[in-house]
Amino acid sequence: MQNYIDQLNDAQKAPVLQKDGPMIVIAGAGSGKTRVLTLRIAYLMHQGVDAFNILALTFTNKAAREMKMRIAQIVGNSEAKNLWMGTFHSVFARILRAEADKLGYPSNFTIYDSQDSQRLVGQIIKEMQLDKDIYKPKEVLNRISSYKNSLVTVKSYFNNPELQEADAMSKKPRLGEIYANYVERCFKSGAMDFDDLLLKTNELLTRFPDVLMKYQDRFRYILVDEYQDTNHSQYLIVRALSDRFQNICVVGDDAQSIYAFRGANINNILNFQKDYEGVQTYRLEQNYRSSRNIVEAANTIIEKNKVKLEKVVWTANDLGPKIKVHRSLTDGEEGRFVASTIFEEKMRDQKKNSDFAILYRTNAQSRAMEDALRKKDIPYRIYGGLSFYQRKEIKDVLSYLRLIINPKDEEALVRVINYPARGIGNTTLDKLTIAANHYKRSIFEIMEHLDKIDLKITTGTKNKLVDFVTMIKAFQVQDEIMDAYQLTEHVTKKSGLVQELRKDTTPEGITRMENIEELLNGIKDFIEGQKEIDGARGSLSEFLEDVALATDLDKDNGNDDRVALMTIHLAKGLEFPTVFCVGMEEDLFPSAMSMNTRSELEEERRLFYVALTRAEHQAYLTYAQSRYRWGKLIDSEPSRFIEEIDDQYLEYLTPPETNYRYKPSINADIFGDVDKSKLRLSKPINGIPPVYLTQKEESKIDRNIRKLKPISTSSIKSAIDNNGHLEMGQVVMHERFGKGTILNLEGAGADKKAEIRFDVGGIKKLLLRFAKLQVLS
DNA sequence: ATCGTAGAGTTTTTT
DNA sequence: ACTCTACGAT
Repeated sequence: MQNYIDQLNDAQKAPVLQKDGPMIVIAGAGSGKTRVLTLRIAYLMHQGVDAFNILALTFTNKAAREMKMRIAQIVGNSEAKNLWMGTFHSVFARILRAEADKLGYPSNFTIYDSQDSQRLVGQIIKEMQLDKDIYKPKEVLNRISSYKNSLVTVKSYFNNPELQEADAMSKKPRLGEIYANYVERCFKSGAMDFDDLLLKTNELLTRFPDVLMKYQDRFRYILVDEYQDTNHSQYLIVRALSDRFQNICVVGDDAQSIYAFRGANINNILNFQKDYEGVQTYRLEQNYRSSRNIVEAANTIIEKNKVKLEKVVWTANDLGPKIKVHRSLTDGEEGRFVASTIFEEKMRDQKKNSDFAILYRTNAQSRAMEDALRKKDIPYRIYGGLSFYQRKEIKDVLSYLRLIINPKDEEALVRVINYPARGIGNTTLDKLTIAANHYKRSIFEIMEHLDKIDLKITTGTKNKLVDFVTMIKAFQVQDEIMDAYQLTEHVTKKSGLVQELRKDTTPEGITRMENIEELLNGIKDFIEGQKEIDGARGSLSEFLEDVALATDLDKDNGNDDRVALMTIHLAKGLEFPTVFCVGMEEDLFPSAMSMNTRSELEEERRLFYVALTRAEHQAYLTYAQSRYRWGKLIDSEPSRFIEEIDDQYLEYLTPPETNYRYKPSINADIFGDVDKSKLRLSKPINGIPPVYLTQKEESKIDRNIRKLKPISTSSIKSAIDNNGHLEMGQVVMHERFGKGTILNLEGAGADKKAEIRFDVGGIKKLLLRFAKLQVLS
C-alpha cells in the first residue's frame, strides 16, 4: 500500500490520506484524479473500512469497471468485488429494484430509453388531439425531463402557478396534462425513464425514513466523480445519503462542466463548501497528461470565462509541438486531410490507430471523416450516435425480451405486436389502447381478458391477439429453464423475426441479420461474465438490466486497434496522443444554438477546453470554409475559439484566413455536374439560406468590398457621428450584410433606426446606435 | 391491413 | 442527404 502512496505528489496524497469528513477535490484536466479516487478507496479499505460501506459514483460504467479492477490489484479481488461502484443511474436502478414494492412498482420494471419516452409522449399528444407542431414531442419531453430533474412532480407542478404560466406563455397550456398522462402511462407499464431512476430514488429516501437510514448506514463513505456534472436530483440523493456520516468526497473540475443542457448544475460544485460543515478543499493542479504547449493554450482559453473557480493548471512535461491549425475548402477535404495526416504520422512515428482520436461537436460530422478513413483503409470506430442497442433490428429483438420480463411494457409491445406482420393493425391497436386507458391497465392485461370486454373486433382478429399472448407466455415459461442466450435464439426464431429478415437480401438486410448475430454473441459474452459473479446465472433480466444503461463506451473492450471517432461530450475523461478537433467553425462550434447567452457560450468554451485537453502530445484544429449541412453546401467562418488561443501556441498549416469570402474553384467536387458552375454561393447571413449569385453580381459586390478600407475604430466612430446625415436613398455598406440602400429612417437619438435593403439578405431594420455603416454615395 | 410515395424535419451535446 | 410520417391506393 505504502508503495502506491509514495508514488503520489503531495497534493494528491492529502485527499487520499484524509479518512473522514467532507472534502472536495478540484482536479484540473489530466491531474490524475482517477488515481486519487482509486487510491483513496484502496486506502480506506486498507484502514479497515468494509467494502460494503463504500459507494463510488462515476460518470460511466466503464470508468467504474476500470477503477474496480485497479483497486482489486491493490487490495485483492475478493475484497474489491463488494464495492458499490457505477453510474448514478445503474447504482440507483439496482436499489430501486430491491425497494420497488414500496413505490408500487414491480421489481422487474422496464427502463425506458429516450426513444421509448419520446414515442410515448408523441402518442399521448395524438390521443389528446393536440397540434404536434406546437407540442413537439421532443420539446415536451425535454420540459418533463427538466421538471423531473428539479423534483417537480405532477402534483407540485399543479401547485405552482408560475410554471403553469411559463408553459402557457410558450403556447403549451396543456403541458401539465401531458406530464400527468405520461407519468401515469409509465407507471401503468411498469416502466421508469432515465430521470425516474433519480426522481424515484429521491422519493424513496424522503418517504421512507427507515429506508434512508438503512442506506445511510450502509454507505458510510461516499465518493462522487465528475461532480460538476451532477443535476439537482443527483445532488439531493448525495446529500441525503451522506447526511449521517458526512464522509463525502467529491471530485470535479468546474472548467469541464459541459452538461448544463441536461440539467447539470455547476453551482453544485461551486457551492459545495457551503453545504457541509468543515469542508476540506484540495486542488490538483499539476497536469501529467499533456505537453506544456497544450496545457498553456488550454489555460488561455478558459481564462475567457467569467464563472469559474480559481486554479492554475501547470505541467512539468516537455513543451511539445504547437497546435496545428488547418483550413480546407470543404468538409470532404477536411476529412481527407485528417485521414492522410493519420496515415503519414503512422508511417513516420510508428503510431497505432488507437493513438488517434477525431472529436467533433455534432454526430452528423462523423460521416465525412468515415468516408475519408475508409478510402485510406484506416480502421476506425464510432462511439455514440445511434448506438448499437438503438438500431431497429436490435430494439425489435430486445422488445420481445422486455415483453417476456415485463408484459406490461407498452413501448415494447407496440413495437412487436405486429412485427413481423401478423394481421394486428393500427385500428385494433387503437381499440386496445383506448380500453387500456379506460380500465387503467396495460394493453397486455386487456389482451388477456378479451372475453370479458367488448372491443368490437372480429373473431379473426381476436384469435390473432390470443395467439400473440400465448406466444409471449410460452416464452416466459422458457425463460425459467433457458439462459439468456438460448432464450433469445429461441425467440428470434419462434417469433418469425429471423424468417422476416432473411427475406431481405439487400446489403442492408444482410447487415441487419449480422447485427442480430452480434447481439447473440454479446449475450453469450455477457453470460460468461455473469457466471463468474456469484449468485448470477446469466438470466434474461440480468442481461436487460445491463443493456438498458449501457453505452457504446461501456461496450468497448479497447482491444482492437482503431481510430476513435466521437463527440467531445463523449470524450470527457479520455486521453489520446493525437487529437483532431474538427469542424472548428462559427455556428457549428460554438453551436448556433448556444450563442444566445453568455452562460451558453461559456459552456461551449468549456467544451472546447475539454476537447483540447484530451490531447497528450499533438492537437490539430481543423475547419472547412464550406460544408454540407441539411444536404446543402453552407459557407462558414473559422471558430472564434481559434482566435482565442494566443498565436504563440499555434502553427498554421494553411495561411490564416483574412478574408472570409472565399472564391470556390469551380469543380465537380462541390457542384456535381450541373451548369450551376456559372454560379457562386453567397455567404449565409443571419440564418438566411444562401442565394446563388451570378458572376456579375458577385464581382460587383467584391468591387464594393475592395473599395472599403478595413473598419477601424475611428471610421466606426465617424459613421456613428455621421448618422445624423443619413438620407433615404443613400447607398451604404454594412460590415456583415454588405451593400444596401436606405429605404426609410425613423426614430430619433439613441432609438434612431434605418430600414435598409441589402443586395444580399433582404430588408433589415437596424438600430443606428449599433450598426456600423459607411456611406458609399 | 398493407404498401408506396410525397413531404417534412433533421444536426447540439446524453444517462 | 437521410429518415420518419401521413395519407391514399390497393
